[in-house]
Amino acid sequence: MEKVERSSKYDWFWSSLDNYLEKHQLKQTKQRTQIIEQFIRLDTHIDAEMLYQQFNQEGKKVGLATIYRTLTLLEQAKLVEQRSFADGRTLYELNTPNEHHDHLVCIECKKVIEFENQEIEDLQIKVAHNHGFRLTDHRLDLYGVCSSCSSEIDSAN
Amino acid sequence: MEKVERSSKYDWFWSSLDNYLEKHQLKQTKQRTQIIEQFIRLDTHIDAEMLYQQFNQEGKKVGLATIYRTLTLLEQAKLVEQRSFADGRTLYELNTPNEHHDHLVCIECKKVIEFENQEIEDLQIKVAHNHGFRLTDHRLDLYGVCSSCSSEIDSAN
DNA sequence: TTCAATGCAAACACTTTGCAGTCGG
DNA sequence: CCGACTGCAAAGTGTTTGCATTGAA
Repeated sequence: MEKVERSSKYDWFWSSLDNYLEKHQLKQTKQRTQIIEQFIRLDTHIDAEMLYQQFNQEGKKVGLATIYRTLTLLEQAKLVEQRSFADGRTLYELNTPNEHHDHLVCIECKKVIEFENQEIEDLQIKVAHNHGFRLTDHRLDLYGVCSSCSSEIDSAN
Repeated sequence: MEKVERSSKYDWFWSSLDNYLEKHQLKQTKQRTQIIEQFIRLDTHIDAEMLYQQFNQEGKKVGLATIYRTLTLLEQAKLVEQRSFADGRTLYELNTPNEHHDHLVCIECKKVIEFENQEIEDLQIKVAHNHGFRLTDHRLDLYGVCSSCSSEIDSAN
């Protein structure tokens, strides 16, 4: 296989990948490495089309189908997570293990703050349990106006 | 226009609709009334296809395109709300004013249960406040396996 | 050498749009 | 009557799949 550079910064990620591939008798490929590198480099919520464009710009040829297949694979390997917003396409983000966070989004400046709150998590489990559910996952997004945006709004009046 | 029965139980809904239509110089039609009736009757999260099937079964002919257009209209009128969960299609639900609820989704059978939990809401406000945010809205989806699906899984083993 | 992975194009599922005919106000 | 509404089919999106070829182990 043609050698492709791997960011050592994300060793844990590469070794989980190797692990997953081996366990499932799958193969390392240039494309898979490149897609993951792209994830690490861009470090945001990404969709298949964005990756495709990015590769085009860099003169790398990776088929869209391969991108979709790789994203599915990475999701099954729990290396990325689906985070689809309400507009058609499916976004993915790197999955940071043992570190669940929710999002607090400023509706003015779009700034996103990540937070954790164990009390809320516990209540969620309780609610699910009360309805006979075994909770596997959740998504909590808070929308509001951050302090700097609210002072701007105030001074505008 | 052919007369179509309107559930009086949802008077507030029909009058908001009339209001919206008048304000925007739009027309009342049999199809719009029927779609809303369906919403009221089924009282769940609904997508365009479900409505279409339902009309077919009842021998009513309403085009899919009309359904999509009407859903968009109702959303703009704030009479229904988009609530897409993580699979392809877009679901809508009746928008009950002053009554926020969150969702508990079974990842096996896709069943959706609505719940309210004031403790969680209060904690959300607190979290937002701690980060200097004024909270305006939120979205909380819990994903898990419901009791009937977990017993099926158990008995399959 | 073998079988998984890739690229392409065709197939798909869901949604939107153009248009001619219909119907509400 | 006028302009909005509808149904249909055609066009769009975003995503998946079948198949011949390539390539990792």
